[in-house]
Amino acid sequence: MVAYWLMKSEPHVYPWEQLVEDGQTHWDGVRNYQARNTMRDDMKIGDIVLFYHSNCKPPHVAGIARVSKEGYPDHTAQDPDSKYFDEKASPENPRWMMVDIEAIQAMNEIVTLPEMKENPVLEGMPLLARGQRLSVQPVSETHFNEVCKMGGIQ
DNA sequence: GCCAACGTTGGC
DNA sequence: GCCAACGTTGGC
Repeated sequence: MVAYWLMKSEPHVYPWEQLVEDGQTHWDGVRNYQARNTMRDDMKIGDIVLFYHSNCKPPHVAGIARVSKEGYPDHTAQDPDSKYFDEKASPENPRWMMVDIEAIQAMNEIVTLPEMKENPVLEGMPLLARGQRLSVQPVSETHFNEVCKMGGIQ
């Protein structure tokens, strides 16, 4: 059973293009418990990820990726030089977790937030809920397929 | 355990 | 740059 997820990244921090160039990356820096729990408990190898660019104009889904490594400690929490350093993290209690993802395919056309809001098929999608801020969140198969369709792939 | 103050997210 | 929504912190 493949599950679908959406992960947010600000393009000036880590853009989709960088993931394509890197092929694969570790998703460090998540410092929200709900998002951490999702990565630690729920995301499995082979699960599919919508890669979403937030904090840009317009916000949009840029491509799809795949989980290539399941939850493990986010080492940046234990690195005093990292901006994601957390003094409460330790080898015994890493506190923050991450997964690895690999790029699969870019959208033929980016799927923008305004477009998604207008699409009735996407009604109920967590991303579109008022005030939601989760950087890692679930996506239903129906919603995933519709976003791909809007992006001109699959 | 409550809740006010504060910090962050992220669309607009 | 603004600000609404939400999460976290910490005093009590």
